Parts: sequence; structure tokens; C-alpha cells
Amino acid sequence: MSEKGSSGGIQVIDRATALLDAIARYQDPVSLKVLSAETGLHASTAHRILASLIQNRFVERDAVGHYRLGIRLLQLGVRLHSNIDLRAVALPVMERLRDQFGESVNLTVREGDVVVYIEKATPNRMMHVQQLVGSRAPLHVTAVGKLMLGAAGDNEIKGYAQRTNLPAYTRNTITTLARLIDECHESVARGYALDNEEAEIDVGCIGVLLYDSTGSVAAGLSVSAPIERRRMTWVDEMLAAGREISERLGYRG
Amino acid sequence: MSEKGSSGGIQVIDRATALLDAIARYQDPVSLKVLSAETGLHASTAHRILASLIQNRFVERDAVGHYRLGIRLLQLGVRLHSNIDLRAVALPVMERLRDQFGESVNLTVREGDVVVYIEKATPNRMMHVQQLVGSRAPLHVTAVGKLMLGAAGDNEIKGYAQRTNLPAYTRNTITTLARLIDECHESVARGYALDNEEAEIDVGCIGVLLYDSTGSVAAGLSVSAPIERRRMTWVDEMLAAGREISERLGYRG
DNA sequence: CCCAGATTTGCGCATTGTGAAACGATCCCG
DNA sequence: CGGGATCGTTTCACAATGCGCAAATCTGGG
Repeated sequence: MSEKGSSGGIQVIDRATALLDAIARYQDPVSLKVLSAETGLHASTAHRILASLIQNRFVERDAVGHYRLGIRLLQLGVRLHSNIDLRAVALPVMERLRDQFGESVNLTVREGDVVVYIEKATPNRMMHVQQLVGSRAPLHVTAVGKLMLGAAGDNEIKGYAQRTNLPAYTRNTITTLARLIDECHESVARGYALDNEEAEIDVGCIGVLLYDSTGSVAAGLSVSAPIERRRMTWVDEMLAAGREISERLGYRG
Repeated sequence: MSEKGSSGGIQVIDRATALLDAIARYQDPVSLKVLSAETGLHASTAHRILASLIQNRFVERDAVGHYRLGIRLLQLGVRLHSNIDLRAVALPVMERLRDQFGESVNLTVREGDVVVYIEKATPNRMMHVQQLVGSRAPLHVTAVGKLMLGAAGDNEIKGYAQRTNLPAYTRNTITTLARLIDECHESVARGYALDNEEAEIDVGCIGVLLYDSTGSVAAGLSVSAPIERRRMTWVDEMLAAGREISERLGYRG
């Protein structure tokens, strides 16, 4: 334990985290058996930890006894300093870009093998690309996802490819590890990435990364448009916006 | 431990929760000494648990080593089933009310001694009452806060009054326990509450509660307007909207 | 009603979480 | 500048708490 202690690990907290992550991977409430299998924990251990998480309101149970995330995560999440900072800082810039381009601007964070859309600025026109806040998309078919993979390094890209098998969403989706590594490298090198109808036909995207005060990737910023309306002239503005937001987040690049 | 186990408590998870709550009470990052004092934990124990929460990304440290909430709470919070349900269910109703009244409609959850605004629908007019998502207000000066206190019972109201001392925000704020208890009772009895310039002069509000499938208070719904624009004819619509959303949340009143 | 599978509970044990003490770092004051 | 105070971090020994096994209970389907 002294060895474990020096590396900061407390086993039961790691295990509770694994259980929360396992629940979060499902849209619907999930059974003890599934959670036990997903985390590799003995059923009675999982049951005990989940009971404690319920008591502390991190987890709830539905009518048939299945587990879902609980209200304390919402309460704490809303209180998250970086949540308020990140969205409050990014939103005015996003709105400015939206008005300038006349297209949808999105803010995303990485969660495991997907990006999650956490804020949006949509244009006042009937036809635009729509991503709901809270929705998810695989990393390899999104501009910012490819940047996040590139920033994380080749082993991370390889691990992602192994876990997901790089499924095709359109005829343009990158489905081989070699091509994905090239694309990620290239994207990181030039500072922005494109989604060329890789997630959905007719949808194009330009994405950049946002960095926080520790120099880590904090989020992604992207503009999505019907492919024939996308302008490569937006790249400079996106890069500048990414720098602006990152600086406000305390990044000293 | 067997006795503890049957009641679902795991000490270190309870302690980690207490630390997260303590951090969440501060707007700014907070020191180990303060957290140790707030939770009653020995400094080295608190240090250890915090290190594990950092490793699992529930907590981050800033440049001077102070602790703040971490990004995993955001990622999990966005994935929260009841968060997606609550906001997705409530938003269309809120937008309808906004268009009908021409005023701001807000969705709030209780967090300790405050309400937190988690969703909003703002009217398309320059002058309206504005509450940012993520902002907070004391319970005793908001309509839904008074309902939440009333729903929680007299001991809860008393405890709240003792903790906060009922500070005045305007000349209209309720600052005595007896008056607060009366107001909360009356509000619960009739099903809605008013904020009559108690939080801010010139601002009026009508609030109702939303209930979930377990019959518990899930959130509050309110319409805020400049006081001279507020209409008591909105009460029926607010009550109906509260019932509608609660039913969609699975409430069987 | 019976059976199989899932969940829950009891129990004993060893490993893991804990607090005290020691050490390190930083800041402030004389 | 040096010493003391304060805060944070690490080491260490120990006991209690988290854990897994096994049994009991529950639930749903045939």
C-alpha cells in the first residue's frame, strides 16, 4: 500500500470511477451483471461500491433496479470552475464566429473514444448543421477528434483504432490505422483539421484545439457547414479564435 | 464493516464525496488546509484522497497547488441520464412559455443552500431578466427556492435559516424564520411561489416545482420579468407546465 | 410451481486506508 | 540573513475496512 500510496492511487476510488465510466457508456440504465463484467469486479464488490455511490447520490436506480448516473454529478458539474470558465469564455467567441461565417460553431470535449458536444452557437437560418449539446461522435470522423488523437500520440491512436476498429460512416471515412496516423500528424502540424464528409455525407467541418493553463488540451472548437458552403478562408479565423480562447483559459503557448 | 456494508457505506467514498462538496462550496481553488478543516479529515488523509481524485480527474490543481473540480465531472454530468431527460423534456415547454409570456423562463436545481440555473429560454427582446446558466441564487429570495424549502419541511427551513442567517438583498427580502416558514407553507399549499423583488429590486418571478418518477422534487421552473410586466394570469399556465413536465419525467401525482 | 440466473447478505481475513511523525518547502519577521 | 512558523508531502506501522467467497434470497420465465 505504501507503494500504491506514493503514486496517489486509492483502489476503491479507482474502482468507483470505473463503475461511473461504465454506467456513462450506456444511454439506458444498466444492470449489475453488465457493470461487473465491464469493470472486472466481483459482483458483490461492485454491488457494495454502487450502494455507496447511491447513498452519496452519484448513482441512482430505476424501477427494475438498473443503475444510472445520479444528480450530484449534475450539481457538481454545474459548479465546475472550468466548466463555467470554458463555456463562458468560449461562447462569445463562438457567437462572433457564427455571425461571421453564418454557420454552426461547436465546443467539444473528449470523453474516452468520442467527442461530446458541450456548447453550441447556431446561425439564424433554417438550414444548418445541427449537433445537440450532449451528443457524441467518434474521434476518427471529426476534425477535433483527429486533432485530439494526434495530440495524444501514436500509441493512443493505435489503441483507439484497436478498440473501435475504425468503422466507416461514409465512403470518405478513414478506416486504416496508417491513414489515420498520417491525417492526425498532418492536422497537428498545421494546427487545424478538416472533416470532409467523414461523419456524414454533405457535412464539412474545420476544427482547432483549445489549451488550458497547464498546456493540456482542454477542448475542441469547430465550425460545421453543408460541404458546399464551407470556406477554407475560415481557417485563419478559426486558428485565431482558438488562440484567443486558449489565452483566456490561461494557456501560455 | 459488515454492519457498515449492509447500510451501503464505504468510508473512503463518503470522504471523497465530502471533499468534492467542500471544493464545490468555493468559487476559487481551495487549499489543503481549508479542505482538511472543512471535512474534519487529517491533512495527510485528505491529501491522499485528493491525489486519487486528481489521478481520476475529478479534481485538478492550479499553479499554486490549490484544488478545484476536474473535467470528469463535466464529462459525466453531460452524460447524466436525468440531465439529458430533465433539460430535453423541459426545454420545449420553457420555449413555449417564453413565447407565450414574452419573458425569461428558467430551470433550476437545488444545491445545498442555493438554487443553480441549469437551463434557460430567453425572449427576443432587449430588455428582459437575465440569469446565466450556472449562476446561483439563495433559496429564500427565489420563488422556487422557497418551494424547495417548504417541500423539505420545517426543520430544513430552520437549518437553512441558521446556516445563512437570512441576509437581506432588498427591502422586500424575508429575513425572519417565522415569516419564511409562513411563506414556504403558503407557497407549497397553493402550488406556486412568488418572488416580489426579494432578490433584486424591479424583478418579479413566479415559480413551480417539478417532480420525478420517485415523487421527489427534481427541479424548479420559473418565469422572471420586470415587476411591472409580471402577470398573475400566468400562474395557471405555470402550474399546467409544471404538471406536464413532471408527468414526462415519470411523476405519477 | 420450479428452476436458473441475478442480486443481496453474512462472514472472516489480509490488504489497504489511515493517522502520527518526520521531513521538505516556503514565507515572513526580527 | 537566519530562524521560526506554517503548510504540504512522504514514510511507516497497524488495525480496521474493503474484499471475495459462499450462502441466502429474489425475480422472471417456462
